[in-house]
Amino acid sequence: MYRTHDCGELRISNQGQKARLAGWVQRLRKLGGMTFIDLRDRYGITQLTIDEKAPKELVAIVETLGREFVIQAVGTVAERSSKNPKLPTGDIEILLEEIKILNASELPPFTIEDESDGGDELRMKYRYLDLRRAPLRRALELRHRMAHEVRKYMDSQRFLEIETPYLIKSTPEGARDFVVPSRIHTGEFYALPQSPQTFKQILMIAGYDRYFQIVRCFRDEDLRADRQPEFTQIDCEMSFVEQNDVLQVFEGLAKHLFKNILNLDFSDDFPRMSYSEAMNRYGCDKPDIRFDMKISEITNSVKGKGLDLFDSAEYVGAIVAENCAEYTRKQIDQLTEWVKRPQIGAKGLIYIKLAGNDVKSSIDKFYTPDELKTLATTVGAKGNDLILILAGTKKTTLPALSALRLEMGTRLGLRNEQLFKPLWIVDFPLFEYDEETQRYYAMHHPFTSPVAEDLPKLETNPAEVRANAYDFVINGVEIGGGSIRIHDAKIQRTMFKVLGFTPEEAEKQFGFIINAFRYGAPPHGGIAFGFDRWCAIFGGSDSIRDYIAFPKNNAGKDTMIDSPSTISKEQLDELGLRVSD
RNA sequence: GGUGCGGUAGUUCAGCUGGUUAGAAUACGUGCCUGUCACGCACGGGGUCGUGGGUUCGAGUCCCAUCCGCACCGCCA
Repeated sequence: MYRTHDCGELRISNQGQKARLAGWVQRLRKLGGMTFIDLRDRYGITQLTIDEKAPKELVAIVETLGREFVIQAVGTVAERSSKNPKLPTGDIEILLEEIKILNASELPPFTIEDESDGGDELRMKYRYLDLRRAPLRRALELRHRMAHEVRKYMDSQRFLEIETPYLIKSTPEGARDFVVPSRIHTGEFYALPQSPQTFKQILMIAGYDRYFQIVRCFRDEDLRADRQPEFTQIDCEMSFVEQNDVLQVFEGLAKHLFKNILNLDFSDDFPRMSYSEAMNRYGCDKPDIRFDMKISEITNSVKGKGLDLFDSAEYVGAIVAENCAEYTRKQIDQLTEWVKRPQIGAKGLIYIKLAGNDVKSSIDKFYTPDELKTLATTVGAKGNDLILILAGTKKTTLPALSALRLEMGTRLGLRNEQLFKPLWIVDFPLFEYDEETQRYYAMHHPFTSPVAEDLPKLETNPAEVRANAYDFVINGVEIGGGSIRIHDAKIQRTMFKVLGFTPEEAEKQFGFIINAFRYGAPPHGGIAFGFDRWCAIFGGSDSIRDYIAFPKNNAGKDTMIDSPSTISKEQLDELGLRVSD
């Protein structure tokens, strides 16, 4: 037997017991005649103690120890004469009687501490060492508990977890596919699923009326801090439901997780906001509603005073930063530079400071103090506020205002990590028009059903058709999204037509599901959640990488195993592939 | 595909307007130390300044190219 206890469990109540522990040497503290060893495993740290009265052989072995050696230790649990309140095991120590080096270790390239001295690059290359650190361990523990609670809740709601294949068929819509060459069928390819979308709908047709799966999905697009090429979804589908049924069930899931992971109670229903309200008042489809600072459109109130910036603008919008009237010229200049960065792309920033009766502005040559005060009041400013105004096209200015709003929220400390504000976004448009290719694209996916009352406009005015689609947002992060699907073959055909597919193309790409729809498809709908993101936001992090055991770096590489990599000529030949230069 | 920032000791970083022998902290090694827990003290080893080219009497520092990393834009139904 390697161990009788783990490194996190011994307490003062175990005093006098003999214990056998195994783990890694976290740290050695040699004080002349006395040596302390911090022994670490997944469960904690226990101090081993040896003094000069110990047998020579024992002292000799301790002399050879180094950081991250794997050892086994036997000794008696004793009360410490100086306790460490920072450790759960801090009241006791093990008086070493036997020690055995199970494996030596080379000196690690960075320190295995909560605050490691290693940079990102190095920690990725030596991921197995990074994963020994408590913050990473806690992240993976959180992920495990999340997955466990998801399965508990879904099971309680009579959902079946059913696996769907990873080697499937490439489809043209949406993200780029990862592709896998077929050896048996030279020149043909599987694609890895971007989501199990079509399979879960086919499961509905097969009568499995409540399906879910915690499933890996793949998208061959560029990475971000919150985007990996392979990521995990909680994928769900239900039959005989309308939008409200789906929202109810999965609001239940969210509340279950809030309660059982974070011990937070949400008695009220989550708010629901229409897509158009989100866009008009927050400038984006995933607003952070932990703070107010809504956007006000002031296009019509500012025109006609000779300020060309406003007169020529399609859209003028403002936000109010409360109690910021004392912002200095320097701070405002800094904000101006911030909005002018290419990522935001605003041409400039107009401000109005309202401090009591005093009003100051970068546009006071064009507007009287009274006009400015009226304007300030219209957008909701009170006594001591700073109004920030951007102007331009609606398409660029709203997102810029959204970014500015979030930046101000961050600067003013209004985005508390401990506070969680869940939100449903509903009534998305069904289509998005792409200027470049001059055609409509499904905003969600081509199986999303239109809102019934908008059906007549499907062919005549696609841009105005709303979808039976919904997103789930927490603190400005898109956590999930879904829709009620089309189960009527006629509407599905019209949908493909509007999307520019000929019946032949639709048949080739989606024939299998169109066929399935002919054999009694029930009304159905579902949702999918980004599991990695949900874990990250519950863990209080912006980056999902710490919540994935083996993530890829910014360029989609795994530097630990050095992938992607070339393959041998034999492998290429077998697959009938040739790499061009 | 694009923009910005970065690459100097094992590690994290400093290094001014180009100028003698490139520093700090930490890690590591040695010695001293019996209650430490970020132990302490002293001493020590440790560098192709990412790579290639250029400018210059002289380049870690300036210029060009290139590779790598991070963040973002595009992209992500």
